[in-house]
Amino acid sequence: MLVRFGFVAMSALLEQASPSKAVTFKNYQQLAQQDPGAAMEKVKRVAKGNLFNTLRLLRHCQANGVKLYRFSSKIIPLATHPGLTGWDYITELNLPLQELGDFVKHNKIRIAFHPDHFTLINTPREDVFQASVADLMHHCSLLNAMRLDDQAKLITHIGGAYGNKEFSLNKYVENWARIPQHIARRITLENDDKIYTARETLYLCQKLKLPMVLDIHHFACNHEKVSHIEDIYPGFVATWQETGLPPKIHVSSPKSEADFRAHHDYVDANSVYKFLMMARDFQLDLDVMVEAKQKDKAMFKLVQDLSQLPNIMPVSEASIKV
DNA sequence: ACCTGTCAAGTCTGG
DNA sequence: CCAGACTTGACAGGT
Repeated sequence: MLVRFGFVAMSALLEQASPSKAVTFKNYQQLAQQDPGAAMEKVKRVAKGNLFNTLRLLRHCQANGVKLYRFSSKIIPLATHPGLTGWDYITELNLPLQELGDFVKHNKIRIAFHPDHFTLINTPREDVFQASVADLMHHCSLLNAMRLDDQAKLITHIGGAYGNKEFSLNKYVENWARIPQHIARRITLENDDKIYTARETLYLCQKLKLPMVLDIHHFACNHEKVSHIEDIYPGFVATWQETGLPPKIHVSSPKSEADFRAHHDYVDANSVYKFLMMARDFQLDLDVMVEAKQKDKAMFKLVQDLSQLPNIMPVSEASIKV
């Protein structure tokens, strides 16, 4: 089976290529006080820089055989901030957005966004829910402007427990019905490291017919005593069946025993290897997102480390056959 | 050039 | 019930 690897947002190898440069609202306000035009110009300049660097990062991916990439959610500074109403960044930035989309499509790169964890579909608060829908809408609008189809996904977590997980899982289902269709078609659910386990995430994915992203580090942090990843795996891969996409997992390693949930600079190849040997029985292609501090550098190292192990054949700098 | 505190957003925890 | 932690890259303001 073919296993492809990718990385998140920034590169540790490409210099001066941040796709997440920011303008803080505080700074925006300070500038706007003196010259409102200049404040807006700064936001636009930073947004254009982020889009330009994202294109550089995609070229870097293409040059190195990387077919999986996650856009930075901070690509447009202050995009959904209530203090900047009426900024039509989709129209304004249409050209660079289309350029990104063209590059992605031409090179068949699998793209995703991971909206921040302020985006909470199962919140009991209506204002938080509305802000979350606006944020999801924002991410969708960017993908639409790039003319990327529903295979470009938004990866989200289930949300908070709010003191009662069962109630809050039901709240998710209830609120799910209020998510606009064109957004819903892009959403995938990922198990988290503290609250919702892989088993609970799979339950919700099956119920709502959503693809599931399986994070194996989160699984190690947070799972039922009796739960094994090999029991989750068949159900997890089945959630991707109708999408035309390979199932996707996230990998990372604990920073330390004491700080187990935090991400290490690199990924321990043995833990990924163990998983791949289990997955091998299913003979299904797999996409692996590396979430490590050293970003693409950690991803290339992981592929190299795996290639030393039995039953692994390197295919490119960023993919292997198992 | 480098260091420290701060940043739009929500939720959970520990006191 | 409220302050602080959580997490992250990057800015702002200081030396």
